[in-house]
Amino acid sequence: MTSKYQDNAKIFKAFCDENRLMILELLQSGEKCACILLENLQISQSTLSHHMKILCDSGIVQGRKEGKWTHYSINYQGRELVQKLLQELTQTTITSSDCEEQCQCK
Amino acid sequence: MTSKYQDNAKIFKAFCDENRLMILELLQSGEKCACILLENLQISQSTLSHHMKILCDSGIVQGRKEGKWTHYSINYQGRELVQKLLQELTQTTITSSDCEEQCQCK
DNA sequence: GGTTTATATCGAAATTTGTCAATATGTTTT
DNA sequence: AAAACATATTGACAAATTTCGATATAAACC
Repeated sequence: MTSKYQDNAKIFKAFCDENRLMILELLQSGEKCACILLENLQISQSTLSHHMKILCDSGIVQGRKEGKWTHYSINYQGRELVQKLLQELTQTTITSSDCEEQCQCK
Repeated sequence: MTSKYQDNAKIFKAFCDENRLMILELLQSGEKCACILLENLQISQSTLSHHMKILCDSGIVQGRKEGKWTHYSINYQGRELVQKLLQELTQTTITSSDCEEQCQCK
């Protein structure tokens, strides 16, 4: 059993690690296989695999298996979903005229 | 010394905890003081204070001191900045015609 | 079939994060 | 000035995350 809060928090964890942000930056120039990513990062192969799992699980990145290689790329649908989610999380539902009566303290 | 990756990761950490997402949801209906937030969450006062610090440090939330109260609200400028950052992190710089020559593996 | 190559999974250590109780700080009230 | 109240900070502990080496899986090559 997970709450929507836990589910959403999990999605944003994709962006909470500096190595994962470096990976995203590398993927900006197009699809890359894990071996190329590994060459450009100072982490072990098992650590990279761990980060790729988190990025894929969040929907931001997709993996494409081709023989023994896995090619990773930014998932446009995932990108749209996270952008929408971020907007929802930070939106305000009150109108400007309600703003004056905001203090709820006694 | 912090890298841009660390700085950006830190911003997104604001969204990586379920209690912070609940706090954001509460702030969607307008500015709230800490005591009101505390009433609506199952956490201690010191834990709330900790989360508010993270939310404010990330720029997503702003605090307004008024006497002994602190009123928190979603920061529109911070919201815009994070949305922009998210777009940058997940954008692709290649053109569609480049897509065919993507595999760098031997 | 055995070896090499690419990636995933496991288990353990190190680091970071979330949590609370206790205490500190600063403001209002009496 | 003392008491009450709102919030922040500190220190300690628990839980989650990152990391690595070792091992597993699975495809390609000889």
